[in-house]
Amino acid sequence: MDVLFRSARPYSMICFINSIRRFGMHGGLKPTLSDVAKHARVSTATVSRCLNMPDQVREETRARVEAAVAELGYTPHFGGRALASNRTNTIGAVIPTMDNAIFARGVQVLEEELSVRDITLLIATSDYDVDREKSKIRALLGRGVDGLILVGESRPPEVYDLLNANGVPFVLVWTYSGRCPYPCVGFDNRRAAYAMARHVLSLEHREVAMISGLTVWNDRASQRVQGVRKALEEHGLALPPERLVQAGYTLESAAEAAEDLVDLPTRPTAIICGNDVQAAGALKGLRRSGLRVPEDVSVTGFDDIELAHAVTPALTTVHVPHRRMGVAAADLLHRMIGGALPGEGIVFETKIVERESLARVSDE
Amino acid sequence: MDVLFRSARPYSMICFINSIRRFGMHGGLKPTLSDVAKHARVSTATVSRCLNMPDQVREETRARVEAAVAELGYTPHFGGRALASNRTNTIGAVIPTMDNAIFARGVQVLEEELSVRDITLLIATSDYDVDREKSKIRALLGRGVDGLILVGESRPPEVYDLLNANGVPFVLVWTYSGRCPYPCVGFDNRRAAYAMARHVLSLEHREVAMISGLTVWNDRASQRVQGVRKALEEHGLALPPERLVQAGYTLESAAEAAEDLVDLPTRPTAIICGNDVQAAGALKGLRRSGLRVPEDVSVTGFDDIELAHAVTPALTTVHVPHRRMGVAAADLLHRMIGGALPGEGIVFETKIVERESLARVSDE
DNA sequence: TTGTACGCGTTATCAG
DNA sequence: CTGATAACGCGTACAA
Repeated sequence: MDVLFRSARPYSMICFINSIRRFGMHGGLKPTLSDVAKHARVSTATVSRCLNMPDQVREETRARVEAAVAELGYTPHFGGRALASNRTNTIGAVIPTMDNAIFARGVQVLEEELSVRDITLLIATSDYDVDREKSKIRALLGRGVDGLILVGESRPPEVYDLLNANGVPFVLVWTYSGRCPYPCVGFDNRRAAYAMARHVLSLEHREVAMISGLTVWNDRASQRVQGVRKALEEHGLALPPERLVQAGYTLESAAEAAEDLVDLPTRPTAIICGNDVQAAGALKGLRRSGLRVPEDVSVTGFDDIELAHAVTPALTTVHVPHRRMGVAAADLLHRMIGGALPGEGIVFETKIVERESLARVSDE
Repeated sequence: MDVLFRSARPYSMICFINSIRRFGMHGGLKPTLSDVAKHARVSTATVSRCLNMPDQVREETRARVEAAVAELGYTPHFGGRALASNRTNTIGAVIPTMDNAIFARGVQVLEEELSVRDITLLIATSDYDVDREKSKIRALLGRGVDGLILVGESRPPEVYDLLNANGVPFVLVWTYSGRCPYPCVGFDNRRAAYAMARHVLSLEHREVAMISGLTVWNDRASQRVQGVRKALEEHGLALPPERLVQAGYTLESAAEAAEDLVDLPTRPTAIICGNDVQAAGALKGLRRSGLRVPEDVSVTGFDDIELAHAVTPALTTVHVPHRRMGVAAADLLHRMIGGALPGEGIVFETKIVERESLARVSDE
């Protein structure tokens, strides 16, 4: 254990040491570009070029500079760089939440993908709230991000005005409706939900209900509802208000929603949920109601996060290409920052993954 | 739907508009401090003071400046500010992963707490790997963060040297062993695990096994093992190698670990897990083995994330004060950045929350 | 209380 | 291929 802290010193001593360093040594605390330049006996311009366009510098000179950089332990000063180049090598992402895993995977991929390109990801959360999202976007813009990743396409026009006025490139993820004038990297939520609903119907379910996320300013949630509704209507069925309940993205609120649903005069045989968290919550609620899944009621999820196979029964759900969306979004945005036009965006296919929570309706 | 995109324009047109803006209008794209100064007929110094030390400016002057700021839509340039003040109002956090919810809640709180103080949180992930952690710390330092939040205390000395050489304040969270020379905000992992093990023993379990996280450079994991071992030894029991399996932080690897454990010649009656994700995985593995929880085997978790009550049976686990750790860490670090000495750090208590996965050993 | 003037560390534009 | 030098936007002594 002791070895871990071989370099340990009380904090006050560290401060002291640092202040020594600041004034003693070879002249100052953090080496700057011109320190490196002196050390390598070249101009600051050359050092800068070594860092940013290495191939425009003669091999030998570059070697000398690199040696100096290494010896001095030089790191470029972020502020200076941002000021002079008017770029931060930072892109921002505003996601609804980190509390569940829905966006976590995608963000992780995004971060990896961007860090390869030597750019940093700044993550902010909106808690599924438009106003908070706007203020986070403002904050990110204020920090001079070079680009932005946002979730979904439906937000007040003034937010898009803010974005456009600033002239930062941005891409919208987790959505691709075909109607959006901005570059999207995602999938068609409506179509995916439609497919799931048809699958449910193909298993003879006729009494189907839905637990949806809040649909205000949330195109993913509302399009999923639309998809389900369309499938039902094609079968001559409806999704009446009492069969569609909006719930928060927590286990408990979905659990309560499920309890309400099965208390209805004619109990649904299947509950389609807007996402896996809600489906897991529904499972919980149904258990509390003494109902078995899928024997008494079937449940489906959406997103295919790890939770989907952690619960019992494991969720039949819609698989979403988290990883591929992440890399595609990173790639597109990076190109846009480089000046490329966004083009058409990218659509991915989703697919239904069958596990245990959905079964053919029992014919008792 | 159409209303959403009232401000929609094709991307190429946006670029065009922006370039108009750049050259037309009142002289330039983004207003600067001196634009504001001109507009308010004061000096740049006064504008700067209005922003940073408002009470040193006469009421009336300030009003004029604020009006100008509003009218021009001025936002301070991040780079310029960082360069001149040598502060970024940014703190960095390196956490093991965002893939599960273990750290998500704490980070979210941290972010909220810091954004109140008008400082931005920069999140990076290490994937439970020391080298990656070091490189992330480097990257964060390179971006001039004013402070750092790190998880756990056990890391190679050179990392602490790097930190100290840079002179950035940092605080360690999720840990508080009492032995660490750096400021910690957390709880005693060893003690918490010890308490859980004693609880298990009090329910007559004598054949207990453990699924632990990887303990290399992970003080949380290794201290939890120590705690369990200590409790067992006090009862004259041991935790032999075959009863202690290290698994990754995924459902599947913990599931396999559990399957192995119950295949042992004498089957454990209780499996203590290093965290909730692993406990959920264990549940899965036991189900595959055809064993009932808790009737055949009891399982306990650690951390009390939402997953703990999403699974069936709900996990008996150790509750950790995610939120309070987040605010305390934010507060302490903020004070340290302001120049305060770190003091003693902060310890929180944990407590066992009893749910369904742990039962008295059945006396068949 | 306010203004002047300089410096922060880098990049970029020119000549050479 | 390299070097001088002028921005870049802001904070802050210092002077008024």
